[in-house]
Amino acid sequence: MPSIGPPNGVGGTIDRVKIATYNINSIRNRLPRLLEWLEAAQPDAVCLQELRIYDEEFPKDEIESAGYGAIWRGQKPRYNGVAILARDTQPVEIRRELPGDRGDVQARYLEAAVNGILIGCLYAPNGNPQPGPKFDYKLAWLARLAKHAKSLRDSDVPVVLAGDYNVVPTSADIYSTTSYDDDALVQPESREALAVLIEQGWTDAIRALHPRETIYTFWDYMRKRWERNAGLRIDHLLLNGPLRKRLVAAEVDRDVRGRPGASDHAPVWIEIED
DNA sequence: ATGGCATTTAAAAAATGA
Repeated sequence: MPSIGPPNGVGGTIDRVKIATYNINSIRNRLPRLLEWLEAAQPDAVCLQELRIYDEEFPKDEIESAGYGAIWRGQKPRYNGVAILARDTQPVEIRRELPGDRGDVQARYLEAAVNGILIGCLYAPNGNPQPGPKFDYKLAWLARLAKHAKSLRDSDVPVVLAGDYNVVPTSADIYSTTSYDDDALVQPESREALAVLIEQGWTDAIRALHPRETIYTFWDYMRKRWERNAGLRIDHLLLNGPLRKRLVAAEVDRDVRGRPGASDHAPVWIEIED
């Protein structure tokens, strides 16, 4: 089994692989920040969401110069958009859309193999306002994801489904507030849709290694929610059994959210060992 | 119930996001 990333030095060091997910909220505005973070964090694979570009606008050359191969899917107009980056290699694309709705033109799913790991990169619909057609679309999309996930779970290959699920799993995953009571992100139907997925046999990587810690991945730009640490945990990495066995770390790069001109999300990552 | 903020679209105010 080949390892990805740089050599590990001498003397029986175990290969570690780092996989991250990051809702970047416009790759055009955020490219310098992204490149800084790639350089500092050195992830082996990255799932990006909310590129907010046309297909032909992806900054392929800059990403390549940073040492990453990439596949991506943009959209016209510039909403949504997802990409998978892989250090020192080219992701092998498996699919560009979530099965189950041929009429769905939104760029919200990409799937690729990177050095023996199957990576699903997803950007679930926000679903606001609820109730309404956008919330219906969100629930239908998550149901399609669950159906597809079931087929992936049953493979012997290590699989990670990483991205912005736009679901706060429990009340422990949001600051103390009533502001989000009517929000699609915390509704019982949204939480149930995520729970269905987990119950299939997927592991929420952050919660597996930090069962009781307060951990957020998103802080709204408004009302000084970053400064107040009024956050939500909505970006998740779900692991199937073969990958769960190899999980050794799961963290949020919180500092990235505090930088000037940052996305409202922070990167989330896992490390796995052979 | 509204607005607070960032971004895109499009040329002022509206849509989208979470």
